[in-house]
Amino acid sequence: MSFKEYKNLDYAQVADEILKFWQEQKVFEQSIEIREGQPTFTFYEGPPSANGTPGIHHVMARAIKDIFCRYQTLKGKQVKRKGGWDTHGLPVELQVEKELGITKEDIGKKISVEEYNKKCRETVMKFTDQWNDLTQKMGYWVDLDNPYITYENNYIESIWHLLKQLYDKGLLYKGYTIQPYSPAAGTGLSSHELNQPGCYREVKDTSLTAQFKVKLTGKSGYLFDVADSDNIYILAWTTTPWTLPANSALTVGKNIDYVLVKTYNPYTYLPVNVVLARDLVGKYFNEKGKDGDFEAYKDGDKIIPWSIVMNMKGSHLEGIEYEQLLPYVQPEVRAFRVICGDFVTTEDGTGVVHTAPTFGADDFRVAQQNGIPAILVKDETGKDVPIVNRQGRFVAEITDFANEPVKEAYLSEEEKEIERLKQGRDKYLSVDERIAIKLKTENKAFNVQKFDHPYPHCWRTDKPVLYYPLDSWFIRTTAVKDKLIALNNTINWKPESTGTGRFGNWLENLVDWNLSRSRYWGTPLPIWRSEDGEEVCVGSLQELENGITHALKDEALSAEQKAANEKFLALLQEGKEDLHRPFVDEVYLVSASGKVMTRETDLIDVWFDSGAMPYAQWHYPFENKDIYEKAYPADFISEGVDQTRGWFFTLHAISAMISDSVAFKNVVSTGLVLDKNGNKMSKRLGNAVDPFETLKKYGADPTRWYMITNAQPWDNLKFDLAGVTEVRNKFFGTLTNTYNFFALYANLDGYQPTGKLDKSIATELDRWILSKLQTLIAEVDEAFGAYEPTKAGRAIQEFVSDHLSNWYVRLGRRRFWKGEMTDDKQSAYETLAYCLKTVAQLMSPIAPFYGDWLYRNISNQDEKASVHLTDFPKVQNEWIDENLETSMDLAQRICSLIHSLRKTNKIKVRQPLSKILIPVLSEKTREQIRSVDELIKTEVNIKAVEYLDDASGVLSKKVKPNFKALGPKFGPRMKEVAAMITAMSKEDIASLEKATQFSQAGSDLVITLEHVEILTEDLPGYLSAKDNELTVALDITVTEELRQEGIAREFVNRVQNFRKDSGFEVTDKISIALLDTHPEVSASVSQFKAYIAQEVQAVALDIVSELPDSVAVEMEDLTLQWQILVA
RNA sequence: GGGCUUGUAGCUCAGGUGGUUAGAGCGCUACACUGAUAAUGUAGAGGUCCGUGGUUCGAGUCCACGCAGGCCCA
Repeated sequence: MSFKEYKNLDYAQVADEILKFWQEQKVFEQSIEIREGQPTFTFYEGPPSANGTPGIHHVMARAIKDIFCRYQTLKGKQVKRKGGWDTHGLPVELQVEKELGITKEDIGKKISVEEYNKKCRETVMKFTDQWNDLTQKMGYWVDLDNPYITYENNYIESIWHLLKQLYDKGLLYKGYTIQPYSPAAGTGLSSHELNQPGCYREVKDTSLTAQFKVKLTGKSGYLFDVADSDNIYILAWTTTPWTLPANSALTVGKNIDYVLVKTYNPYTYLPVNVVLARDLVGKYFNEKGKDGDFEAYKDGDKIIPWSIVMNMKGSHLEGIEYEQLLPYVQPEVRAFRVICGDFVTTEDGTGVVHTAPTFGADDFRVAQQNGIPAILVKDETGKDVPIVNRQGRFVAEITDFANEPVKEAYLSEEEKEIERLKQGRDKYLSVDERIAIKLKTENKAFNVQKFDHPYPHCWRTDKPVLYYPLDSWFIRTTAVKDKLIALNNTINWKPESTGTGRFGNWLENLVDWNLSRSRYWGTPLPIWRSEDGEEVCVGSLQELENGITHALKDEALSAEQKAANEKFLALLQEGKEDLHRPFVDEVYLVSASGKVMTRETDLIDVWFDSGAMPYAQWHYPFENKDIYEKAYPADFISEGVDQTRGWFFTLHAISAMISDSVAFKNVVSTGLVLDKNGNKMSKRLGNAVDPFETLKKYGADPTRWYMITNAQPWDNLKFDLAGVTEVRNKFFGTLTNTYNFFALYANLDGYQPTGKLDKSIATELDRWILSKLQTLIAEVDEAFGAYEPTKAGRAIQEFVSDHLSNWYVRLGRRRFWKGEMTDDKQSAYETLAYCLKTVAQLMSPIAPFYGDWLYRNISNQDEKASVHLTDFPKVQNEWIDENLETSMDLAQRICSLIHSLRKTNKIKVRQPLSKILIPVLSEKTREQIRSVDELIKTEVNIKAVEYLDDASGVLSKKVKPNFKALGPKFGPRMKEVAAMITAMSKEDIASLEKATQFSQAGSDLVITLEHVEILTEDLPGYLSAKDNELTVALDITVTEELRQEGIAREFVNRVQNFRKDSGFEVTDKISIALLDTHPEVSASVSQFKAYIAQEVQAVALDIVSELPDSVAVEMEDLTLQWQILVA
């Protein structure tokens, strides 16, 4: 067998070929089969939604997942990876609505729920082909043949089972809260949804400080006394004036200091007395008007006089009643009074919170606690509803603004124009603006201004959300908070801070999980309820069937209901039922007391779908109990850090509540992939990198390698294609060259590596690189094991380019091309082949195609067909030789110094020099250098290395303080000690070396050898260079003999160039005829004839006096004439 | 506003437990080398280690307060 040689390797093509090989040989399947019976390593795939196209960041995210699964496979574990698809949820619905050109309102009218859901089912898998394609092309191994799909009945049934368990544990309940609600999308929004990036946006709203007129009662009498006036107002600030008609209370802080201020209203110029927090007086009143002349005030004066007439605590205001600000709707119970709440601050506003129980979560809570009613109206069915309907418009009772949207953003430009015409103004004025105008004229507004603040927007419709009262089902996660925290402490988070900080803090501030979604395409909540609150939670299809059968026997059902039940039952028994809406809504159950129960129409949060995957992916507990048990919990998961409160949380929460366990033991949260300038990639901005193009142009391996080695997975990655090119050229190019070099000579020699290393024939260089390789194996193993792929990749990269290619191969080149097969040559082949194969294994988790390609090129038929079926290399301690590594490090540094000296003296490396001198202060150092001095001599073209020690008498020494050692002993006297050491004379140093300690006469400071570093100074009379403790001196005398040899080397160089330029094969023998034109050259060529002939593979080398067909060639400043022919 | 995170050369990034002279690769400049050549070597230019205080004999590293970017949450 010969080794394939490659020119201009195309890494995308390598990937294509290897992919084909994997598919033909079913390598992925084999990699799992061969580990049958071995310990499992469980990985959970966070399901992507296939209704969008994959981006370059998915390559990153999936490379991380792939790396550790491949690594664990190499380590002997069985790693099954079931793929999955997230199929439910609002994004799918909105996409369908966009495609069909409908809104939520049209569902059930223009299109039936059945048709709509059918469309969702199709749409959600629209881009699966693209996803599958990307998966293959990037080399991500995951089982796509049997993925879990969240809309399938089996999946839903498992979810129902989980919900039933929660229900039975009392963790599932129906509540009523103020929630973010998107009138545009027609749905409540979960905290997950509201916290999508970009949802909070700076908007300019009309902010209004309203004057609430205080009624004279026993509680408020003191204010009227002090002010000696009837015009007492409480100031309250709001950024949502449209909620003022729903005001039913004012909330103050019990311990906050308030003041009563006498002044004039800036709009009506009427005298008023207003209450606000003392800390905020400065925001409303100009210092210049303080205690000003009230008598002199004229309407419209810029400086309005004011003065504080009284101080009081918030608790003194409690119970004070006021007149309703906008009396459109009267409450049934007494309202409009001051209450106390703990959420009030004096950060902005007036320190008094306008409280509208229907439109604020805090408002709702505090109003309930204080028995304050909400402002409600009756709808057509007689049910109490808020004064704003679900479309975000005022109800008819708000006469001035009936049917107008409370937010301007809900109107299209056309609608706005129509409204403008109705208003008869130049410009459309929003509800907020007109309320402000109305209040100003009615002496009910104290301050109106535009206010910039962040306000939440619906993440899909881009419209502002409202806080709105909605029925909801909740999971009582707060009840298991302690357990969630305790379990989290056992999880290995990468990076740690995400677990302790971001996730940990989230758990500390946990609220109940709002499970309800009022939509159509999702997992239906399996709860049936009668009008008087009897309910049942269905935990399986069997229970549903039993329920239906039971109901059919009962008289409570109408004929239609029975017919619907029978229809569903028939399908159920055939296994053809659909558990989605509208079908499941057509099931009617009967309660214990004989009442009809209908399904609660809510769907559940899609995050529950994905968090349920440890169970539902296996249709647990209805099937696959054994598989589930083996695959729970996960050893490893990885997703973007933005999933912290998404999938990471839902997995964790469900697992803790159901199984009292963590769902995952190790988790890598990955950062964002940004463009090369650090901006977010977006299709809209056109800075998104197309993953398919990138993989095609650069290949999967360089792309993956770049992503992994450029930044830690959890740091954001600035993705720059130039970086991929660099990785491709620098790392993959070098490695391929190294392989090609091996292949070239191994083929010439017909050498087949045995795969066995033999210490008895290994040279220093071989033992050195093998020692380095062992260190690398240990390092890479540890890094992968610790979920640190970046460290692993960087270590491999350094080994390949710095050690293997740039030192081992460069210094060892001649061993491969010189002469016959010898032990030395054999050792060189074995060593290089071994290194390449090991590198192929180590790199294969990150670069799976190339790793396999390299492995397959260098391994023989007896071995495993794919690198992914091999076992991870084991560290062979007997090959580790730290002493040798130190020696080689010295050799490398010495060579650098000599190169540097040659350079400054303009002496080419081709010119041999007689010797270098190296001062050594210890026998150990001398030995370390001596063991590699042959290499040094060859590398820098020097005849001899001489060592200078103390005995030579020419060394002059210098001493340097070692601060790290001095610190603990001398601390504050450091400067003194350092000065003393720097001032030490030659004799002092000798004395210190002899006695191992030293102190200056008259000083109490005693230092020892450990406290200093002793270095050698430059050698007098030589050219020398230094690198830390290392000094090298070069003898630059060029003797006549050295000069001759230099010429011979120059000559060899020109012949080699000529061979190459003429396109001769490496194996071609040549004959050379040189015209005798320059006596010096001729003499040199004659003298070194044997050497030259060997180097250039010449069978004849003659100096002739006549040469008719000669060619001219430049050598230094001479022109030679020669003829070179293939012999 | 809160939590987490990042800030080191033109760019991308390293810099255990504090040690006085802060590194690598790319890019740039110059010179060399050339049977591995989309390479390679040497030298050079390029740094207020985000800022300000503090702790310390000594701070890129520790502490406090800021500034700027990112993510998440209000």
